[in-house]
Amino acid sequence: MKDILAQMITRAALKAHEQGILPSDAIPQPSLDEPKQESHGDFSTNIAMIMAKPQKMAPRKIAEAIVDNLEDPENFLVQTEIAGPGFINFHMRPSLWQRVVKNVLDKGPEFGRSQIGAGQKVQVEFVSANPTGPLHVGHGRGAAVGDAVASLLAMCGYEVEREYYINDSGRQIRTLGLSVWLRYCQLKGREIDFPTDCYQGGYIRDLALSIDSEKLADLDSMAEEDAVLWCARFAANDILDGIRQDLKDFGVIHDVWFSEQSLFDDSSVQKSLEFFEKSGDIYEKEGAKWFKTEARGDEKDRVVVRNNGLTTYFASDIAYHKNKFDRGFDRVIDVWGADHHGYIARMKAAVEAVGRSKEAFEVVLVKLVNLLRDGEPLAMTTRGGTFETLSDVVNEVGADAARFIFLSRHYESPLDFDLELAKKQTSENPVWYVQYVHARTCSIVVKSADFGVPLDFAWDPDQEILKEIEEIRLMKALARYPEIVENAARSLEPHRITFYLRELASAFHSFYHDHMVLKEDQAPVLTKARLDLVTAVRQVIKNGLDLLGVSAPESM
RNA sequence: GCGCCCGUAGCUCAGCUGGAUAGAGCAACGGACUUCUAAUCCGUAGGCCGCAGGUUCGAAUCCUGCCGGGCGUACCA
Repeated sequence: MKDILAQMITRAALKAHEQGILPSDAIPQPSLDEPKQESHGDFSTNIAMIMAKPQKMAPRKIAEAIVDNLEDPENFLVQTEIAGPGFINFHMRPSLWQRVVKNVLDKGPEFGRSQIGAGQKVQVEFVSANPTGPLHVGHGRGAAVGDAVASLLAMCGYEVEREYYINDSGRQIRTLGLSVWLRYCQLKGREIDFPTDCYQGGYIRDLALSIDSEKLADLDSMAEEDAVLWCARFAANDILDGIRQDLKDFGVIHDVWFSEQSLFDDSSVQKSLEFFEKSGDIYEKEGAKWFKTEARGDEKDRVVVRNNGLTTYFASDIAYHKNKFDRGFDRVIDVWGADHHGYIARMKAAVEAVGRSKEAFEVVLVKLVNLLRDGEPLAMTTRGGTFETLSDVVNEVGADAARFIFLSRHYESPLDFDLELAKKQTSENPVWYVQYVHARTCSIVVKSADFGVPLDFAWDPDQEILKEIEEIRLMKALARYPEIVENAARSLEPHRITFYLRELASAFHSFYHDHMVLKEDQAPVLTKARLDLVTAVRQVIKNGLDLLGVSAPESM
């Protein structure tokens, strides 16, 4: 509808120019807003104000020229007015909104799909927690955000792949093995001071215990170093299995699990180091090898090979991101915890060195989650081993509530997650509010099957049938959905869907409260039109919740 | 010190990349069930958009400088 209006405005402006009213032929693309105030019409444009300078005319004069030349053969407009400093407000024929109902029903799950991605390949890498311990709530937020961002992009015509990067190489894995090994030795009765730089969580002891009780390996007869390595592999696999299970329970599925170790095994890291040494991006200083990131916008150059010969994390990350682009992705999006934000500049520099633009690589930084219970903060230190795991939270409040709450804020603002509130089945808990709409609409649709009056006929959307203000507001909300999805995808901000769903839900509840759908003593055509409206609402709520990875229950 | 993020109603946050009288949820107060689910709805109240300048027809939004908070700043992972 906006497109049609924009065309009408452009045509009117050109006509005014031909008549000599507007001196310049520079007509910008009109942008149409939906005014906050309903009295300002359904749409408004600021084009007259924008044109004031190039046209050297007063905005209101320009607006007049445009309005006078508007052609509206199909009677889309019931009223057009010039307001304020030069806004043009358009009041649409109310029945026009009815078209959206048909449109939603025709498209079904596809309503909201667009092609702005034009088939570009994009990879979203998220969670990627080290397999040294179970996922905690912060990872959960990252999982919800990454998954929703991926879904949004897929809905907008991108070819999307979800990936998990497994940090299964290097020192922290060895530390993991050592931690398990030492706990194992303790279980065997040896007196050992457990080092503070080892993993303290209770799951380490559980792992050691299971090795012993299930006789998984004869560690006692191994050389200590072999035993540690064995423990490392065993523990990492076991923990990774747990992570996979946690994600599955949370409804998140990655297409690819990419191993860091594999980059060493196939010498990708080595090759990329050699490549950049040749290209001059890597140089030696003080016995270490440095990557020239400062010249590409970082604060300073970064070490990739330490003077002890070991590569840094950054070295494998360079190889990894080179690998991503080699796989043909046009865009690469990493979802990181906010504590890694110091890493962005060097990574962008590396991507540029690989020969891609910095814009092809984006980082979504997810801020931390403060876990609360009845308003009181819960301590989440790994050291004490008392942190709340994702699975604890999911078991307590359910995956739906957790995901919805994780997506209820911009990901860059810290999130307070109150476990008690998430469990409440009241209006304080937004996920219920939205899901309830779906349940209510389903209930109406089910009941309509037994309704006394036959409803299997079509109604003419050009006749004004749905004219109550609550109906119009509801239809306008439906019509907004595709653009919301598009903007959310463009800005990688799934919380916009969450906010939208609350608005749509609110519009529905108001409608529901004031108007019966299945009512005996009302014109069947109105009943049918309302039933279609309700069915369309159900569809859009479902589509939106799908994007967020939240279920849409048929009854509650 | 330097870099990034943030400062909007009592609380938690939106604000569509510059628009009209700044919004929503919760909390508070007052109403609404003979109705397809009251897990709902309607109304009231609540504001120097951190402060001060600048850019322009127009600023919560863009720029600069302060004030206040969070995070980062390893030859760690």
